[in-house]
Amino acid sequence: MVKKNRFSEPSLLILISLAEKKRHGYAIMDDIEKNYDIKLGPGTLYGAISRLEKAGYISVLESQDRKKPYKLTEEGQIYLTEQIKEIQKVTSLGMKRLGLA
Amino acid sequence: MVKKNRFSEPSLLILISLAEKKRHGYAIMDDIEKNYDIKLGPGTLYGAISRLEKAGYISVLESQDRKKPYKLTEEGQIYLTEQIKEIQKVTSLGMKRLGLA
DNA sequence: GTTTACTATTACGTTATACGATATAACACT
DNA sequence: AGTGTTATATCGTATAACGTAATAGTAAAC
Repeated sequence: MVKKNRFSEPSLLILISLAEKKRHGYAIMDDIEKNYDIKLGPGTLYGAISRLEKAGYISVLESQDRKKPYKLTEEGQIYLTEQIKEIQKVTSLGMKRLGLA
Repeated sequence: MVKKNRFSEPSLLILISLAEKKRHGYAIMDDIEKNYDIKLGPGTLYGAISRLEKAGYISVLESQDRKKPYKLTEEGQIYLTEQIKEIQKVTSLGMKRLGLA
C-alpha cells in the first residue's frame, strides 16, 4: 500500500550499471558518467554502494587486485525491475499531463 | 555536465499532480494516493511543497477559504519536462539492460 | 625513480524525507 | 446548539542520503 523507499538517483544508477555486468566502483562511476553525463563523487558512490550491499541488492565478488567488483543479486534484480516499472508509471502519467504523450 | 538535483519522489509527484491542474495540498495528496497508492504524510507533503515554491516551480494562488491552491509555474513546467525526460532515459536503459526492452 | 592515474575509504556538513503532534476550520449528525 | 469527525495546514524532530573533500595506497606511465 504505502511505498517507503524513494527512488534515489545514485543507487538507481548503480543498480542499472550492474544490471549490464559486474563492475567495480570506479567502473560504475565511468559507466554512469558515460551514459548520462552524471558524475558521482566517491562519497556518493561508495556510500550508495555500501547501502545497496547492506540491503542485499548487490554483492561483492572475489578479486586478485584491489578492485572490488560487485554484481547485482537476484533480489536486486527483482527490486530494480519493480522500481523501474513504478518510475515509468509515474513518468508516463507525467508526460501525459504535460501534454507530451 | 554535472547534475545536481536528484529526482526525489515526493516533489516529482507533486509537480506531476499540478501538471494536470491547480490543486491545494490535500487534493495533491489524494491525487497521488489515487494514482500511485503512495500516501504522503503531511510533513513530507508540505515540506516538499514549500521547497518547490521556494525554487519557483510552483506558486500559490489566492483563495477565499483556508485552502491554498498551487499551480505549476512556467519554470516548473520546464523543469518537470526536463526531469521526466532524464528519468526516462535512465529507466529505458535500465529496462534494456534487464533484458525487458 | 618520480609523477600521474586508478581505486577505495573515511569524515563531515547539509538537506530531504518520514513520522508524528498540533491547530483550526468546515461539515455532519443528533 | 453542541458534539464529533473530516479537511486542511503548520511545526518539530530524527534519520539517513547525499555532496564535497581529504586521505591513502597501488598500479601505470614517463
